Amino acid sequence: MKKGPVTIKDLAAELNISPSTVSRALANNPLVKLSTRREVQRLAKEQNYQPNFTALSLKSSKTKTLGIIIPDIVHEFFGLVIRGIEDFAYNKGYNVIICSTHEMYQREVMVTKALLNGRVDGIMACISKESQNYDHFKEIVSRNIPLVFFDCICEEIDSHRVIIDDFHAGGEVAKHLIKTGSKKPAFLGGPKNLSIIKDRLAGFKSTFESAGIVIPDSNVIHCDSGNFEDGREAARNFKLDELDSLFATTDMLAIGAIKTFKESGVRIPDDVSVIGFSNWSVSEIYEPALTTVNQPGYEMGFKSAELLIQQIEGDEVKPFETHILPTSLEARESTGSSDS
Amino acid sequence: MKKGPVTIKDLAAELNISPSTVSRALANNPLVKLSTRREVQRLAKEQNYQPNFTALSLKSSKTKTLGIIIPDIVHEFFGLVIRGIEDFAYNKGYNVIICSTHEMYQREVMVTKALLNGRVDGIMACISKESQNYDHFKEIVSRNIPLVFFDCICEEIDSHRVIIDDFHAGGEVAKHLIKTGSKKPAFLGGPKNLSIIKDRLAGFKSTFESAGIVIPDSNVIHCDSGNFEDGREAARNFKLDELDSLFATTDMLAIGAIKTFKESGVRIPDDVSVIGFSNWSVSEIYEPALTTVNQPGYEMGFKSAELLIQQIEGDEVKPFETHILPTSLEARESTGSSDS
DNA sequence: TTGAAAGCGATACCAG
DNA sequence: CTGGTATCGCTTTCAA
Repeated sequence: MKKGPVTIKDLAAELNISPSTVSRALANNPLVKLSTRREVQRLAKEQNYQPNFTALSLKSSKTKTLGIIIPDIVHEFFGLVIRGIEDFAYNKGYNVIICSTHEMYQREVMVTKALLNGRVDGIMACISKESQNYDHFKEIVSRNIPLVFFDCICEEIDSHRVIIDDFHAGGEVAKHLIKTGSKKPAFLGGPKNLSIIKDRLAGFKSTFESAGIVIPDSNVIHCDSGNFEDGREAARNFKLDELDSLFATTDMLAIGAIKTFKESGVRIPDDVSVIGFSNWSVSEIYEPALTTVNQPGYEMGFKSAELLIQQIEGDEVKPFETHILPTSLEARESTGSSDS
Repeated sequence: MKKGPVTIKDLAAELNISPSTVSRALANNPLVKLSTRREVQRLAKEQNYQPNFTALSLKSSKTKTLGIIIPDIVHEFFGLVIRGIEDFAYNKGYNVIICSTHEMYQREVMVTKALLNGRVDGIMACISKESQNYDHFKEIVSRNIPLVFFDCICEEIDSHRVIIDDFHAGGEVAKHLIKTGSKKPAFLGGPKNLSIIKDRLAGFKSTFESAGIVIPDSNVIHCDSGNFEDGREAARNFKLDELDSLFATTDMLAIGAIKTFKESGVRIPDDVSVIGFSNWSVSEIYEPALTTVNQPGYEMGFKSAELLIQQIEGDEVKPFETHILPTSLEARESTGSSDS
């Protein structure tokens, strides 16, 4: 009695033929006599033979596995990204290893190193808030492992990129607020150094400026994170008579700010209009329903996986591509425009 | 010039010694002369040598990878479970492959089969709503691949299990409602066939019965899923004068129901007290803040990973263990008891 | 203290 | 049509 899973050798021994023939028969190679083929296939099914994945990988130097480096799994947007990646990858026969960085640089370096030992055929990454040094990502490139950045990309590294146009999205937010009559806009954002935040702010400001409205620095506040509590705290620092609208760079920041505003007797949207970002499900459920920018997480993941697998499997070297996905504004009650 | 990553052979050739010695030197084996060891290690670092993961796996028949079969990634509870699993697994040097079933039986079977080829050392699974047949899971067991179920377990299969006591949790909910004066309780749950739903209902009913209150069937409604829209729809089927409290088996169902109630002029908690389940972050943010049952997702994942890795690495066979994690009721505004 | 060789499971080339 | 053999990268006896 042999232990462990049944191998090609086992089948060969059972049928008194060579492993080579078994291998060919399983591949349905027409060189093998039909009767032998059938016999082998029958036995394989009967014995529940499964080709050993590791052996195949070693032979082919392909693991059919992709790595995802992502700040946080418990995050609706990233969850959607992963779902998009999975859907595309699965279809192409790839598995996916997810590595969360918890927005920590140290952890990002660790997981990146851990993925560098040939366990994956390619990597998709969204850099963490904390990261300022990108040597670990450069090492991925120098090892010729295909790499695609999505959402928070690394400017210094030449690679495929899948992003949204944050500058443009910020501008769309501004346009909507201008349309609904805002004269004293304010901005509440995540970390100052993040390019996605900088771009949203820049687009927001510049569109207001085109309309003759300059946003004073006192109406621009940044916080470390982008969660509810941060929004609640930070909103206390606005002078309530100096703003009539607020653009927050996450839905949770927006809702936190609304909470604070409500506590001070400010009515939403009558006194202050509020717009969030990402269109999390909570924004639809919250009261007032939150106007927000729809950020296509699923599509972002799907496209990233497509570009990555194309780069892995492609013969010729294609030039790197920056794929910009469209965003759209979801007008709801918090800007008094649920009907527009 | 050689292509591809540097191997032990490359190092050996470079130093004019044998691959065996290099291998030993890298393992810091004291049999190797110290100077050689140092020399090898220096060169390895210089050339950025990384042991080939696949080769190691093939040799050791260990992939140091765990599989997770989970209904949905974009789900706060499951996100927390995964985070718990990752944290424990990472510490023990394991990676994690996540397979989402999207609550579909077909997909569950697919991903399970895909994990059966020796790609993972063990599997953790939460069965999907749809599954009634468990042959695919039985195959995991019959192949001697360690398997741990969490949250939604399979009764038919003997294995480690990590769950909460749903019956008890349902009872605690009832106790809280009794304390706050409910005489006409109602129940809104996910699919009838799910044991976690059945148990919550049973505990809920039985505790009310002990208090002399029998819940009429007309006050028990099940829906297919557990999301906001379902809650909103289903709540329309309650007769508003026949209930003064509602226990919903997810926070989203609860909030959907509250929405419907509000639209009919029902005041929460004055006319109807509402309790959800899971303690998602939205329950704290929503107005009124939702009373709910805290479901320890992180701990569940952490413990599952611990049991699984213990089973993988353990020499002696340990008896299977059912680990029951404690839940706790978070009293908030929706039962008029944010202070208790 | 080091090297040669076998073997993990599967594939593919070269003979026959 | 089928079998033997080398190979993927690494570890680990066994010999020297």
